[in-house]
Amino acid sequence: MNVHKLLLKHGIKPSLQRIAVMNYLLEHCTHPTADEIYLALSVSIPTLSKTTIYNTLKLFSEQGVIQMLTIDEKNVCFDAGILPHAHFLCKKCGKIYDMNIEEQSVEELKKFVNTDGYKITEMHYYYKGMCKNCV
Amino acid sequence: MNVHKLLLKHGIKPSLQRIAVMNYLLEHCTHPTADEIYLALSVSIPTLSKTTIYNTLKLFSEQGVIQMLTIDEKNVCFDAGILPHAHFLCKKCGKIYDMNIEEQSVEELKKFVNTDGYKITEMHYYYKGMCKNCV
DNA sequence: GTGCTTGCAAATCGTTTGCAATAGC
DNA sequence: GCTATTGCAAACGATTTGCAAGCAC
Repeated sequence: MNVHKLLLKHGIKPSLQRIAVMNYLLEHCTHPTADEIYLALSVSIPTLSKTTIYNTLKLFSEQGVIQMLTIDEKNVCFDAGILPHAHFLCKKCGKIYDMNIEEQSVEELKKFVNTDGYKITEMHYYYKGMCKNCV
Repeated sequence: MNVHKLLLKHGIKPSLQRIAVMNYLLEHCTHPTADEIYLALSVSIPTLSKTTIYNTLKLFSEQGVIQMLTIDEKNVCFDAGILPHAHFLCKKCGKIYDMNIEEQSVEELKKFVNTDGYKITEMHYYYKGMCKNCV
């Protein structure tokens, strides 16, 4: 599916800037921060403002097109991945890795927690420690 | 176990301020922010500085006595609970709830994720949505 | 032309830093 | 007295806000 249609499907008017941000997130699964996205895109869109990046990311996460990751206390970062997966933060190098979760396991995972009466819209699984390169 | 000994066990010199912070965390399982702890303790310790709160919380989490929760993008908050448990953030009222996880389930949970080569020191399970009062 | 989107500049606020005063062994 | 701890004031930096200009239908 192209980005244009993806945004429309979520009720988001696909402006030049919004398409660029969404494209960037889909092509760079590196959990970028608002600043990283801004720096990368301002090369091709010189008039781009950081405010627009913040507006856009806020809109996207409100509409559920992307997820806001708050694993790192320094910076909020963003993730356009649709499939559920866990994240691992290396305390030494600061890199965030994706870790696959078997799709059928997600339902299993829910069973471990008593969710009675709560309406759950997002699940986040975070691990912290040392990555392969830093051990 | 008293707080004095708990701190010593983790190699932390138990100063008046550190004991006060640890006591506060143990008695208030409300996931307070640095600011909330500061405001609460500065009543009885008028000379207390926010820097000391930050120093203390950083030291505690480095030594593994408390956990830093980054579930809320606005504020880092803290948790002295030792038993593993999941957290739930209500997007409407902003409250963070504890959710029990059966202790034996924690090992089970790990099986769902491929952790080869990673040295995991912390696990965080976060849910977001609407709480009972806000639905 | 109306309403949404953009983007600049300034403000905000949680957190960190530099450094001098203080306390504890 | 030496070392670690405390705490003030200033700096920092990510994010938000106010508002004016621009764009789209």
